[in-house]
Amino acid sequence: MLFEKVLTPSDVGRLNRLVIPKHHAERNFRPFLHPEAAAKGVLMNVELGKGKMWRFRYSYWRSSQSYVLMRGWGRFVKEKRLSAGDLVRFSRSILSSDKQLCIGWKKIDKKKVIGGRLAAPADAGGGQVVIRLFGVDIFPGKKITGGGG
Amino acid sequence: MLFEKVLTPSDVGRLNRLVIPKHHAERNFRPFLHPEAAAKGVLMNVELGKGKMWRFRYSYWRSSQSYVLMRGWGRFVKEKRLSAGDLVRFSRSILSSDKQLCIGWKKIDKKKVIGGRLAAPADAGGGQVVIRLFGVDIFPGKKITGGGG
DNA sequence: CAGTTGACCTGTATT
DNA sequence: TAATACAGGTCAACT
Repeated sequence: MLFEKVLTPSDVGRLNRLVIPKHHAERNFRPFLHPEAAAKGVLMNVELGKGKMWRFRYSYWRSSQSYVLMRGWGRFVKEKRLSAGDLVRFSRSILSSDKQLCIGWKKIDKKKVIGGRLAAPADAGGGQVVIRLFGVDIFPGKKITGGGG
Repeated sequence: MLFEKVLTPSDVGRLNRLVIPKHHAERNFRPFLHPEAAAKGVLMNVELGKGKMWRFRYSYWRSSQSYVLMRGWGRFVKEKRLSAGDLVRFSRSILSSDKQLCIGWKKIDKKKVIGGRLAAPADAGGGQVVIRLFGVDIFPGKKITGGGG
């Protein structure tokens, strides 16, 4: 497991984007925003067991200093019926030798949340798919010096 | 003096933007939205007597066909404690040889407004600062063709 | 042309 | 108290 996030209303709303907490992004997703990686794309595969591919555009917003998943995220939220309070978890696949990046989701039954804590393990559905991130920006403070890379 | 505007509730509210009346914008601010000017920035200086720089993003909204000051405006309103009915005035500095663009503000004491007219000259504070506008859009109907000018 | 996407912005909570 | 993170927002280009 790399990290997980409790989805905010904005993460599942009409903005169609997921904010990746900065420290998690910089610890775990650093390679995906290197210029070279951004140009090629990084990881690609299909949904485990179902054959559906998921791709997300991963980007950095200079103005708000934040990392986000954009394109593809809204469709994911819709298909998985995610809502505020649900969980997403990023991890490396243990099933494949190349440790593909995965995203897992878990519906949280809000009726079971008591005093900010879950009264029972979430069991309202969930799953995990291998994903592809492709970056389109570089890390802040780094200059694009031209071609090379 | 170029022109002045009585601030509306929207100009000082949460929208953080000042609508520049179109005829004033096109008469006085035309250069700031030329592509060339937009790339370089146009005017820059510091607040007279205090050393603080003010910059505003100047833009044209196609959807509403209006010219607006955006980024920076909210902070200006807050710092100067402007409210609806107060005045802002745009002018060219007479103190500098390069005729820098200035914005002045004047608090209007609403208690002195009688029947829509001021009962006395505004005296509740005010001032003037040199500002920088930088455009990020071009005039409607003009295409950016690349380099040129 | 309406919905989606991309890029930009800001107030507020937190540090 | 100054700086930062980010939830929530905007407009515009693209589809």
